[in-house]
Amino acid sequence: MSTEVAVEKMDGAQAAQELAGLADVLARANAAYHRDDAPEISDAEYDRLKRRNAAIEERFPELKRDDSPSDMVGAPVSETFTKVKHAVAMLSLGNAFNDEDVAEFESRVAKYLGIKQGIAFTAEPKIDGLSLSLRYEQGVLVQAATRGDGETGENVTNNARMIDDIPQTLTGAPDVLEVRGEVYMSHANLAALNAAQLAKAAKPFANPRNAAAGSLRQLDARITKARPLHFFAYAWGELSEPLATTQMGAIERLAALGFSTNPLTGRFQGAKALVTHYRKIEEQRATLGYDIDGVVYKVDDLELQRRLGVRSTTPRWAVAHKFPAEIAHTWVEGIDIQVGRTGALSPVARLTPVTVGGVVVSNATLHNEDYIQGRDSKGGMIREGRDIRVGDWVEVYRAGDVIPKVRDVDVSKRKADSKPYVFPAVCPECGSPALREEGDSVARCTGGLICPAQAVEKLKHFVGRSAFDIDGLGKKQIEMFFHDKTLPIREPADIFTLAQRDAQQLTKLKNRDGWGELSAANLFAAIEAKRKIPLNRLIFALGIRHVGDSSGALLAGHYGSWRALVSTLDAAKDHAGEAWEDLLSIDGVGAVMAAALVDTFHAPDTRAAIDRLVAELDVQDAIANDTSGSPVTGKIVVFTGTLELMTRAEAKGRAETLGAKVSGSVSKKTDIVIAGPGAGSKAKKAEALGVKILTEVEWLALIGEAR
DNA sequence: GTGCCTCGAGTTCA
DNA sequence: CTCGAGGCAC
Repeated sequence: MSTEVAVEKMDGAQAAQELAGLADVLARANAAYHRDDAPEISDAEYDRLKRRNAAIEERFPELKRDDSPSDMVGAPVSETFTKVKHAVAMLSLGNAFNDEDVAEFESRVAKYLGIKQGIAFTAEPKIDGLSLSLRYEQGVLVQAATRGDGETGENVTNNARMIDDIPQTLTGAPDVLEVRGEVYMSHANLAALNAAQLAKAAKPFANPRNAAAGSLRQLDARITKARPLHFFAYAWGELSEPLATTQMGAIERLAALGFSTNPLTGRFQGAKALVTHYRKIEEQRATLGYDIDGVVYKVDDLELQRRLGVRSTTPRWAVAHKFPAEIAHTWVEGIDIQVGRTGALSPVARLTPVTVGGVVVSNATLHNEDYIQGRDSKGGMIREGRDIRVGDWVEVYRAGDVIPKVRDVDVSKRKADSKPYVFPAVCPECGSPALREEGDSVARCTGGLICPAQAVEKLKHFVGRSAFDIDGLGKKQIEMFFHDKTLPIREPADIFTLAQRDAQQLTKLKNRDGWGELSAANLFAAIEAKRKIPLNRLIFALGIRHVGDSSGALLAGHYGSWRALVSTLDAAKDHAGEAWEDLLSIDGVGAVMAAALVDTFHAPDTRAAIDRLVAELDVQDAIANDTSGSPVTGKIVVFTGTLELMTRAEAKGRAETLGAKVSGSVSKKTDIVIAGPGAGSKAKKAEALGVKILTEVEWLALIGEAR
């Protein structure tokens, strides 16, 4: 952010100069946004610059340029897409990489359901595009949303209306119908689009998926219209009535309603038949005319799908059998060591840039010492027994088509004087010894906060999105302030004394290069706004090993206040006693996490830094759930057998929010046992002890969730 | 003791 | 996204 002169105080020369600069910046940002689908600046910044441009033009109308950003067509108009929360989450799929994984998938399903082999599955090509959820109410398309993170996506309704394959109205559809599928661009259409791009001297799209994503996420729907996109329907979200009783039946119903469905979708018995179909699709891959990256298998019977249920992000009843990843070959130019927040030393290969699957890759993680030496604990996707050296010619691929990895080394191209890479015994950043503990897969710097790399990474974590999330204080600024001589941020507490310290300086932040009155004031205000911090965020922000986002929430929920948490950790000093047991009693907290917490609070330097920080803050207690009205408050309940209407995690979560304590074993303290089919010894024991036993349905009725 | 499942930590590129 | 590993159910 440059030092900005208030518009009212500008002279003509300044105005003309700034207008030129703005025209340039905004034009480039616009091009990046539209052509590459890769914004260079944030939308907020874009809007701000555009408003400033307009303000200057208003005061100096005669200076308005011919290429004024105000007149740009198709510029992202204020705001981005609105967010849409999916009524039913859009899940991702588990992966299978070989025939064996597919066989395992089948036996997992069979075992879970308690039935023999011979389950029917559907198989269909996995289109390489982007997922879209279309909501129809009374047969009318009312909303289209991208997948986003699965929970919340972006509203792209206007753009989706431009796609011919997507019907605007349906006849004979359920009142509420969410159709899910994939938007993609055919090879032919991509070629035509790229020819047009080149004619305009614009950058061509690297692959159909980028082109489809870029075309759909246009704020100007007219651009989407000009880009020929297609849509295959293959799934659904919220429904007011079932589409069919089988996956295949549902697909046929969607086709009957007017959606395109993939012609290579079929129904098969057992893993062997699935793999045969996979090979058939693989043979046709090059001639399909659109990109696919595998084949998706789904349990055909929808009743079985429901029984199998979902894990946190993937269903148990489906899997994606991926085609082998695209590979490329390149040189290892060097191996660098990065030091993470927990002190972990991770080696990174610096590669001669090479294109893998449409993306230029120049770095690849090497994980740890074992990986470099050709020892991989799991085997899996890695060559055996071949070490990686600087100067080696290697095979790289992108795991999950995203993360670059080194898979193999061509030893024959190795020079005679090549030497094995020696993993450092000391931290390259601070010189402290690097130790690898028994059973740990990585070596860690022992320098703690003495190590500048660890200190700065911890600070970056502290201001991260799930932690303090301070506007205008990101990784770059942290890096800058960490090394700053006059106004340093060396530990979290320093952030909250920044404004005060700045006021005492002769050269204030606002007078520095790259800063202005406004930007400095904004930063201080953003920091001030986060003094008030929810307990769970504070716990997470401390960056204690093994304590992440969800554990932070867990601890906050259990202890309620900072004071209660600290007194427990203080009392649990010896890893024993009542306080220690209390920590372990929390579901999800084990000895490892408890020890990490207690030890962090008893390390004198760390504790002092934490106390300095908390003295600056206004910590918000966790809001305890009001469970007084719940019929099961304080009751100890046990779930046993197969739950058919909800997952175990869901059942547990619901019970806990209603104030019940979920236990794993039945004792005379148990109040209720909820027994599903297949319940064995626990139900018997409950009976013997005279504990109340409910079916799943009765339980749901009790907590007022009858379905 | 084994086998899920979830979480934490580290990672790339646009 | 992937891996390892902690935590828990069986």
